[in-house]
Amino acid sequence: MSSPTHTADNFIEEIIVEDLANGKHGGRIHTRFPPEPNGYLHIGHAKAIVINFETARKFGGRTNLRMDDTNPSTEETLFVENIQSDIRWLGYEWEGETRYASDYFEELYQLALKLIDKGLAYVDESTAAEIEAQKGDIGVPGKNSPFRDRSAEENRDLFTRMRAGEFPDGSRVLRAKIDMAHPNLLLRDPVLYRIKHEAHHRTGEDWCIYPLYDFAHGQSDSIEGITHSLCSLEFRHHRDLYNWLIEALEIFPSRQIEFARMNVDYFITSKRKLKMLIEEGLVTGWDDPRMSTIAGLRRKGYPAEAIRNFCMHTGVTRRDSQQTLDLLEFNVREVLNRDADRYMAVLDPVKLVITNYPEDQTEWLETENNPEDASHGTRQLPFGREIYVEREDYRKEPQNRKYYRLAPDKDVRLKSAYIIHCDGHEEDAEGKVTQINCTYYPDSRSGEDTSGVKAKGTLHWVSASAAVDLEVRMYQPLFTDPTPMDHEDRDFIEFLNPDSLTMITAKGEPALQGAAVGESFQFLRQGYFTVDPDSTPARPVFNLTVGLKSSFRG
RNA sequence: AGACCCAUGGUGUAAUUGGCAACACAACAGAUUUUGGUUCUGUCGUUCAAGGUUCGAGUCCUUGUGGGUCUACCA
Repeated sequence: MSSPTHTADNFIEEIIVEDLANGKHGGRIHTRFPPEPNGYLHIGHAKAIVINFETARKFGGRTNLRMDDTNPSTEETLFVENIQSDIRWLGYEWEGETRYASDYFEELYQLALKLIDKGLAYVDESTAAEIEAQKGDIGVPGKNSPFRDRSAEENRDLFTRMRAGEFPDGSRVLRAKIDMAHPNLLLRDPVLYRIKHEAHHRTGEDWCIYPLYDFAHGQSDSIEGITHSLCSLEFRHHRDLYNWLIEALEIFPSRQIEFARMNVDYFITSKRKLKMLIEEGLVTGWDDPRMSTIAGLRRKGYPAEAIRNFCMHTGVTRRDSQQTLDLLEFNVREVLNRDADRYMAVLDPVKLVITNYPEDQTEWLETENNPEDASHGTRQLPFGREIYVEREDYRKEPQNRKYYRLAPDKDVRLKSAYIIHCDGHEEDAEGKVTQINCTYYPDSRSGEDTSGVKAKGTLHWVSASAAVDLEVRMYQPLFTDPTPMDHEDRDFIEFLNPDSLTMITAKGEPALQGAAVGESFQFLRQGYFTVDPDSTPARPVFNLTVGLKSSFRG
């Protein structure tokens, strides 16, 4: 193993490169991803996951997965399982077993005792309201609690009895003894432990006191020997407390580094708001393809690789960022263009009859599965006298000379089949086209075209007799505003997009019927689609992942 | 009100740590194309402002301006 000199791609890596150069922690790099198991992971978590795992990987380090489960009221094992599978789906495997902050409850308790013995923590009998009042205000110093100067012995006794369950919820807390006039409000004697007579999803009834974030997170980092504890910017103020506790407790000095969390246009990532969307029935669940959750994006057909690339391409900074959907979709198309096989499906079908083609004849035509990759091979397509084409591909009268789709007297190529000449259409009383009539050039067959006819346009089509019905769910962003949360005067719910989901029945080529759940395809000239879990062989269901780019005007 | 953080093209990130501002996305134009997709080529910028240090500042200093975070027994 050589020790390559890595170049730093962002400010976190700069710190690491410097630490490595200084031989800090013997060159060991250890990060962690610490979700609270009270909801599903979303695109913002994906960013944090990618940063933690990729940073460690780059420097030959490791990454732990730790459930930050210090609040028994909100956490569930169900979420733990989903978090694990989402991370694995994204393509990452953590070091060893999944860790839990709750595994350290006894150790944390001992650390609290140590703090008490050092005279740096005290049991406070003030009410929550009183503690809030003592806190002071921004720019206004707080006041000491009347219980602040108890002896270490008394505090130890009280804290031990808190643990033993002698006191009711809310009657007492353990507080760090720091400085009630500190400019950082978090250091004004923060609460470290609270009493909660509640069962925990892992420790059951073992505990009735639970540590708060500030007395669990950093300590868990130290216990696990985390060298670089990467978190989002809103924890900046907690770093002062994080470091104060490291010094007071004399524990392994993990270093907290904050980066800006990522926002993406048209997505919201507030767990509470996401939960509300589900409870109100505005989406179908955590994995609704319109959700910002990993589960939702997966169901929508976003490849893990695309999400990873997106997270890496957007960089790591200390500056609030609002990413465009364009960039996310670019990354999705980039992967799918390379990997997805091309199939034909007509989303808004209209019948087209090739009047000079023999009735009852079916011809099998060869077509390539993926023009980007010949190794994907070819398949056979049934072709016949009656086919479906896209209603949008026909114009009664073309509006400009750059139009090269179907219109009376126009020639177009049917993908992998023949060139046809359009003779006209039939319509109903309202003027709606009910059938398009064409003739074909028998010597223009794809691959052996000797017709000499030039057709500028190429259309996708499906044999009418062989077509299968597909339920296709067309998605648009859930909101009509890119930042629905950023309106002080309006609730984000007002920006819900009424057209975020449209169900249509499309006509697909028969091979689509056997597609497996999760498999992605390009529906030629339309976009990328993936098979939804609701799909059955009798009723295939596809989700629109993302449309193809198009420079077509008109 | 105090403390802390941030400021580069329409968007997001770079700039060998003071040395002629780069990459990607988007947009626009053109070439190729049996997907109006893909691919390829081209076009679009003096770094929030004002001072200062310096031969030289996006980078350092000062003062502003604008934005963000913080007063849960949540994480």
